[in-house]
Amino acid sequence: MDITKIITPLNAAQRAAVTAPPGATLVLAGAGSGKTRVLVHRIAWQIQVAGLSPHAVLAVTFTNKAAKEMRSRLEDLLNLPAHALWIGTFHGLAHRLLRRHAERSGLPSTFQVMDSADQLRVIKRLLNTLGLDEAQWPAKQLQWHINAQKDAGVRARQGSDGNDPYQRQLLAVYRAYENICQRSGLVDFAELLLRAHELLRDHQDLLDFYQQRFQQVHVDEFQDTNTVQYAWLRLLTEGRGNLFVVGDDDQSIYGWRGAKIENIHLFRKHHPDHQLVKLEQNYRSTGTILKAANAVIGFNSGRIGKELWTQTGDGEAIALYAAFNELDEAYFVVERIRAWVAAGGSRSDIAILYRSNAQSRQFEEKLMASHIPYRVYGGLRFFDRAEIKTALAYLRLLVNRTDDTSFERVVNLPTRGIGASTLETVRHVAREHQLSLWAATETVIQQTRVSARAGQALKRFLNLINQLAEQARGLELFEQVKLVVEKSALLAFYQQDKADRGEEKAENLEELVNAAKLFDPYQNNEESLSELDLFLAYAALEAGEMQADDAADCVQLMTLHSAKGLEFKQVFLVGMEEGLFPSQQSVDDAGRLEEERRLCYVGITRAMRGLCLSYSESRRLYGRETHPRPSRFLKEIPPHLVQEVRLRANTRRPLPGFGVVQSSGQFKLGQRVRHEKFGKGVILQQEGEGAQERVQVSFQQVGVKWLMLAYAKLATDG
DNA sequence: CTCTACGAATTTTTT
DNA sequence: ATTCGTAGAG
Repeated sequence: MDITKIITPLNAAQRAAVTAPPGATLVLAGAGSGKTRVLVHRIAWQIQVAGLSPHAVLAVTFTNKAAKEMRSRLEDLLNLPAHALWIGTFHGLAHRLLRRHAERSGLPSTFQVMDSADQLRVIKRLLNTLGLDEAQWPAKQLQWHINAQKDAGVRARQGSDGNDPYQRQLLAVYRAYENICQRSGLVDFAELLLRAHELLRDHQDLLDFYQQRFQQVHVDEFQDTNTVQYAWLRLLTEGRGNLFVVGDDDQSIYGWRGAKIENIHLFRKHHPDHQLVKLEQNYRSTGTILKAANAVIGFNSGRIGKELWTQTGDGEAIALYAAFNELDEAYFVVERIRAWVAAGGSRSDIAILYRSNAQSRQFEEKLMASHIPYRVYGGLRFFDRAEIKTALAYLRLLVNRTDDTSFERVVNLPTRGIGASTLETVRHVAREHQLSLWAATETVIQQTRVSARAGQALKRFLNLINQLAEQARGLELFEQVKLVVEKSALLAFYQQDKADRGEEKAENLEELVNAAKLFDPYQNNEESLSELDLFLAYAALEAGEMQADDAADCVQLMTLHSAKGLEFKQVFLVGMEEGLFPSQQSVDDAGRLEEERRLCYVGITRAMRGLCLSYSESRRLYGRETHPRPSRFLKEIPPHLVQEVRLRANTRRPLPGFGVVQSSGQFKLGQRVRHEKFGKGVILQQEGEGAQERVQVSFQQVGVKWLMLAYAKLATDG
């Protein structure tokens, strides 16, 4: 019983959390306050001091990365392998439950997990089948709607049409989508969660079993849970409140995808006796950075309330740079990076954070030109690449012939003379007789409903899949993958394809074989499943884990969202402009604006020592020149914490008439104005000179208008 | 079936 | 600007 090892490294608040009594506990963990440490030490405490069996521990995270880190830190601390513990993501654990109890959850044992791209394809195909116009019923929107319903725990049969034709149609699509998935044995991400919830809800014996088994349930990033996830947690801990949750209401940035910050408040309501522990001592950032973060987040309402502090000193001031345009901004950032590296700093300590991915390019170009290695996060993941998905579709078809999505994907790739009209016949037969595309193809061949030539092609395809399945039997996983990649002629197809980076794609296919070789099914211990099943689930659920070449010393580029949970010595928070950050779509809605502000808080608190903010007075966006105002968040930082940076006057002056519009002096961009007829407004754009000078004004009452300055009686306001 | 052309959209992202 | 998807021609 090595209690000291568990307790000694903790501060008082952390210790209170780790040693809290077994009931419901809410740990409000500020950024950089040792959240993961508390979680890990809590579990270790339960096992080594409270005598809990490792078997009885459940720990749930959102990302595979977090799950992995928790497991490995736990192994370090306990000094033993942590197989026995159920540590995983919501989706991973749900998947595990559904596999174990496939029949009882109403799924075929061969069911496959779809990622969101697969899901979108299913919906698009469905729209075709239903004869709905894609322009009027955008597949993306329907996908969003269906997922939102599922995240909220609503099934199609529970939905109400409200006697509204639009709602009725949505409902019909949702219902049809459920049918298709059920028939094809396909499960999307939201479905994993919803079904896992229903499984426990509807089977008392299973619920009893798992309630009995999981004596302590731990949840990371609780503020990000959605309705179904919380409902599932409540089921598991019903009546006992053996739920230890860690979260931060100020870092809730996923409301737009169903996360319910309210779950924190519900938790407190549902568990009146809960322990509340606030972790406010920060071990990451300087005092200055924390003061800025506290000030900004203080503008939000309805917070539980928390103030970060540190024992470390104030450190250097926050730098602020006003760029002329986005190129100048990138130039400035790269100069600072160069100086940092020249002073002996390492590149991997630097992050450039932005609101949207589109902003990365300018920085990439300047970094490239300066020969500074960098890495952009959030690009296309390995398992998301088209050629990889195609190869996986072949594999899924081997496992499950009713997988229509995979069927559609590979039936004519590489091209084997199965054209659109042939496929239409197959789809028609499938619809008519409620068959899978595979079964429908067999029927079509039998009844010779297509030309002899097409029939032959179809027959060849069915034979190919059957033969592959036959030959794959008994082979090692990587040999199976290799077999499929080669015999499907996919590899040769891409090797021949000179035009579309075919060579690269062929290499990726070989890389897939390699990934299969390295795949360790033991890590995903689920005895009853074949290695191939596990590999396919891994590809769908853990696609992110492939890109782990962080060995090189690179500057890190990523969105604010992907920066959550990370820290860097030097952070550049760029594009601090109204309309960009906060994003245009959020400014009209108080709730969404607060989420943007939390995002800003997340960004600021990523910085350990240095924080540099920048905005641009002019920016090319969607091919148009815009003149945004500085972000409101900049004004929310106390000025005495900020040091505005000015480059030497002669270095980066823009040429007259180039980039920056000359101002008449009286009206600047962003200037608040008043018009006697239109009321109050803000200047958005300006062009022309002298008598021709006109300005674009956004009026509160009447919207955006162009006005000739010579005629319009505009007065400055405020 | 493949290639070109035109039009529309365009935060954030994990699973 | 750029990307992406569809429609129409070759």
